Amino acid sequence: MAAQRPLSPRKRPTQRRSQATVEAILKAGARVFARRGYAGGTTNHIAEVAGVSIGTLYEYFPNKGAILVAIAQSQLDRMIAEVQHSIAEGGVDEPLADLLHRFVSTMLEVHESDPKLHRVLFGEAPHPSELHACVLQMEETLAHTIEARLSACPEVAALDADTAAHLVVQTVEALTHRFVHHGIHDLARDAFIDEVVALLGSYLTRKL
Amino acid sequence: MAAQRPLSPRKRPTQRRSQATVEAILKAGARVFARRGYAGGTTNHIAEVAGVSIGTLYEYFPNKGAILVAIAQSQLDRMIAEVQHSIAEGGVDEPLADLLHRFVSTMLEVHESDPKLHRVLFGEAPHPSELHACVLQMEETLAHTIEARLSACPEVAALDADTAAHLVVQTVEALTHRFVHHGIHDLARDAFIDEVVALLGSYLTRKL
Amino acid sequence: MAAQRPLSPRKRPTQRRSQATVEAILKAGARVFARRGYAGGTTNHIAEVAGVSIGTLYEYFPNKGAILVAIAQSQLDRMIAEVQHSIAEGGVDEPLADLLHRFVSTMLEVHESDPKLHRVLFGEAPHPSELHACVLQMEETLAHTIEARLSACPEVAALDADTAAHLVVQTVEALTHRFVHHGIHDLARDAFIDEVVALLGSYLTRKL
Amino acid sequence: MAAQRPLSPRKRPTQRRSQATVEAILKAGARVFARRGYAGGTTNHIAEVAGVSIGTLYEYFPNKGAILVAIAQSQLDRMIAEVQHSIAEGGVDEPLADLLHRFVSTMLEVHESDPKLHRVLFGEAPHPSELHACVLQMEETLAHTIEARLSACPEVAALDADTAAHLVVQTVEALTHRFVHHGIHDLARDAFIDEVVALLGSYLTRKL
DNA sequence: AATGAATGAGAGTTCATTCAT
DNA sequence: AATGAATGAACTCTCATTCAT
Repeated sequence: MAAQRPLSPRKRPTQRRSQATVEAILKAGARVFARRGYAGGTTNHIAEVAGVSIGTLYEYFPNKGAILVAIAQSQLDRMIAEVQHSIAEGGVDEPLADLLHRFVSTMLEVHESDPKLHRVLFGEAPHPSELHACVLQMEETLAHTIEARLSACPEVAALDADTAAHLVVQTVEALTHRFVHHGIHDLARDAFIDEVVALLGSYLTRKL
Repeated sequence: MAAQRPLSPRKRPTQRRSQATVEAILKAGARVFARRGYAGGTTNHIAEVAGVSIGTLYEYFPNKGAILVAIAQSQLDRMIAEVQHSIAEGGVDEPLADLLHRFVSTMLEVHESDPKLHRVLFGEAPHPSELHACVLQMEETLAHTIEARLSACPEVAALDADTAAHLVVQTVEALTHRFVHHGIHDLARDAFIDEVVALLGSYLTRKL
Repeated sequence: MAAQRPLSPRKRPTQRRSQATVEAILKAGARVFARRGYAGGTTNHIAEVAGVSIGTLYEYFPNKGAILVAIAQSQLDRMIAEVQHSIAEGGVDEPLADLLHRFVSTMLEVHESDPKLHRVLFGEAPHPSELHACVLQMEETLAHTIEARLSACPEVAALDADTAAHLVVQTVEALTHRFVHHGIHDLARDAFIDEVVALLGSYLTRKL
Repeated sequence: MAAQRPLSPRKRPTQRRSQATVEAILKAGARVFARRGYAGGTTNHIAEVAGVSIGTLYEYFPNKGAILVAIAQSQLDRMIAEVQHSIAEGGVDEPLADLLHRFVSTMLEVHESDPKLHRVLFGEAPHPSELHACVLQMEETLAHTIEARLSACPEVAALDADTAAHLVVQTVEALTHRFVHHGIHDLARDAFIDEVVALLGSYLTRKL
């Protein structure tokens, strides 16, 4: 195990060339980790794929974990952005089912965009604890977004909107992850979405 | 990365002594993996904790992965047994909520019994594909059990009982796992169970 | 910089084969360090010279520093033994000059036995702090030995025998080291010994 | 190990700015080497502390060793200057003990001025051979100075003044170095000086 | 005169696995 | 049935140095 070091990038790449280098490394890292897993993906391999010397890689990232964290962070940012964008799309008086459908679909799309990488980033362990914190924070952000939207929905009758929102996010996160990686029963993609929408819809609109 | 090899134990430990040796190794493996993760747990360390030489360990297990699989298998077997036992407990005319409550509680207990080990076995990757298959099969078994019980429940109105059962199992699996490892919102244990029961209950009894 | 680890050997080599292996490693280490210095001598090189795989080397020594310390320890032990033996040789009523002569000669011989190695062990830095402690302790031991002998010498008139003994040891240590490594003036070996004997003799027998 | 290259500075810094740059590098080098040793002090770190880019550093020094040598040279020059100044202070008919006392004190002061740096410069190895030569030459210079002064001293009765002077210098060098770095016995500073003075005084004034 | 991004050989170390005993 | 000494490929990471700008 390497000594604990800050996992934030070492240098701020100020020059144009450095910018490109950093991006090449991250892109290469994503590919290498996706293909071979975190433990199996070596820094030398990443450097090679990035077309950069190993020394250069370590110029910008203090260690292997920092590369992973940087990749994960950008994935999470993208995830949040897409979900927020997707949720904002519908009108205010849109039926709950449509809203949920869009939410689940978007989450599914995000997971599908690079399943292997996703599995490594969020399914593997052990990981730098930074990564874990990022994920938790993402879920928190998503829960807030969802809660705000649900509270504007007349159909929804939750005693504790906060808790409900968190449960919804966790459930969607977990089920889409599983669906993408090993399927659920023999459910087709659309059927899966419908089923999850039914699960969440009946929960959120249940008689108390 | 080791070459692919059969992951089943090498010898059938027919004799008493061998039995004990194998068990010692599995127990040691569980402890070591729980404490240090899969990658961090070395076979030499396992052998040492088991009070056995490294040579003996390889006499019974062809490689590191096989130890993990064996440990996982026994955990999964226990899981299935406990759930089946727990589900069988209630009477036939028992309310759905009570049944679900018992199911969720049992799953939670199983996850709580050794969270660290559980995380390594079912949260970490990469793992021998055998392990993955075992987990899928366990979920299948659980789904069957649940389905059988639900079909006897008058409240339940599912179009596709099979799919519903799978979704229920997946959801409970995923949510209890998450709850044990990093909590969900700030939900207390009991509140968590109630919430999951509500989620599943409203889904299973929804008006179609 | 490697993380701090115990520098004592890892395994007690109980079997005959291991004994030989450890000795081969120490011998190879002595040669390699002597030839290339501590920093320049690599563990891989030592293993190669020892005719042993790098893994085997690390089976017995937790890191490079431990090899150095082990080599140094044995050198120091030899040093102490030779000096004690040499000092014990003379009769009780032996003239001081003869005693000193033997002491200086012996120290010189020890330093001459493998000057390059000696320089690395006791002239280089930075070194594991263990090594420093060993050297200090050796000097302490030598000082005690010398003091005991000097106190039996009627010619010696020291106010503080303890201090005098330490100064004598330090001086001989330092001057022989320097003489061996870059000579002092153009002094021939014998002349050097005589001069040091004169230095110490006049000091120990001075009128107070 | 770097290829052997000339260790003298690359450019003559004729301009003011260059002067300042060189001095900044030397000062930074002194600090960095003192703090982290020679091997542990990196050229990048030195450049950073000097507030200069690594490229600029290599504009003035062909390699790491050259920086060390330059630092050492200036220390040695200072050493010689201080000793010469100190020796010249006393009157011609001053007692030998006073002269020696001043000499030892001055050497001690010089060693004490920056012990860490001193240890790195003159205690560590391996070093560029240039450095070794510088040290030898310094000792030669010091020996000449001492010899000249001693030959004017009626108390001194050395057969070979040259040799005696060298031995004196070597002894003082070695003992003050040791005293500063790990003490000698439990001798206080003053007591140490007195003892060394006694050692040298009795040697220089001994009956032949 | 100065920069700093890039280099890459090579360092120390680990650990799953083998096989002679 | 059991041992444990030995293996060595492969890992992460460092740092003196270069050279295009």
